[in-house]
Amino acid sequence: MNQDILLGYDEFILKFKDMIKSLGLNNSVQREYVLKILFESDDHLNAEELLHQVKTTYNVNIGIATVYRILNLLEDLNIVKSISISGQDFKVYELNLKPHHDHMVCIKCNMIVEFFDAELEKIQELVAQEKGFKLQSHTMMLYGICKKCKENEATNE
Amino acid sequence: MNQDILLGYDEFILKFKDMIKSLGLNNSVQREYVLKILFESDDHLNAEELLHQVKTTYNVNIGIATVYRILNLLEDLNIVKSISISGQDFKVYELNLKPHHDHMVCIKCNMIVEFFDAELEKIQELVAQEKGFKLQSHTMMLYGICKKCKENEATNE
DNA sequence: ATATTAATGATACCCATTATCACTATTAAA
DNA sequence: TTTAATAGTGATAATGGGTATCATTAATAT
Repeated sequence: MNQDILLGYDEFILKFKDMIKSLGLNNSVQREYVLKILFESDDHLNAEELLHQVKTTYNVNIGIATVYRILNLLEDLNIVKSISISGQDFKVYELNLKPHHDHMVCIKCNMIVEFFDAELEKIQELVAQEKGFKLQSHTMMLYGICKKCKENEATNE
Repeated sequence: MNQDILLGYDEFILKFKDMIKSLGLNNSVQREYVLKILFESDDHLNAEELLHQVKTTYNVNIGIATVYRILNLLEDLNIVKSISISGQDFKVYELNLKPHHDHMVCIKCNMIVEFFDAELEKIQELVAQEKGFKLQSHTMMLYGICKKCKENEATNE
């Protein structure tokens, strides 16, 4: 369960329905359950994992094309963020509810850790200014070996 | 032409041939000309562009599979770096001769600017330590609008 | 020169994602 | 509530960057 989020799922989905309606779109059970899985998961899930979880957890009929359609819609609406991990040829997704953060990935076990550093953000802005750019976004991924995998390496030698 | 590089192409290719030989591999004209295009270009090229340039500039017979094979080999040997740009589903490549740097991309014209900031690197190391990671690499991409595109935007309104 | 084997070109294949299209579900209005 | 309009879906074909395969060619050591 997602502890960092103050909003409950019910409020969250009501807000989503309002937004959908105000855009002149229709809601659907598929959209609702994709959001529910994302809301209740702490992991970063890819499209196939989402498909599987919606099917098995909520017994909803859904196809992979719909999952991608929903994820693209949610990303356009700024409700979801996608993350590309070097060496993996698929994206993973997370709800865009938490404050901005970047990601660090263990190259052994693929565990993802989120982090934020204000100084880092400030410097990015300065670098952009220096080069005459109006900064709009960034992707920052740190790759390394996590504590657990370091320990495993040590004991296996 | 690549002004930042002290090494001339001839010395560079000799070093490459030595390395190839010491690994028990054979050299080939295809490898030599892929390297030559990369060496003489300031741009970040993708596989198709490299294929095209080798064919037209040096009249060398070469297939796309070979370009990918060569790029993967060069990346394994740390001679080439690949860069993934958000929203583009192909990689671009650059020779790994210059000191480490990151990339800023204009979301209008796709121009790539290289930058380096020592503070940024230091903070990454600190963040990794803090989370118990042994940092191994990172990707950092800044996205924004470059000076020229900002000006064009202004005049078109 | 020649044997060995690395490298290549053509192309089939892979796989994540997108496009298509007939069908279903949702909404607003009658 | 029906019904009309159309948004959304599921199945699946298509797309496209990149990889695997395999017969052929080229590079090296002897």
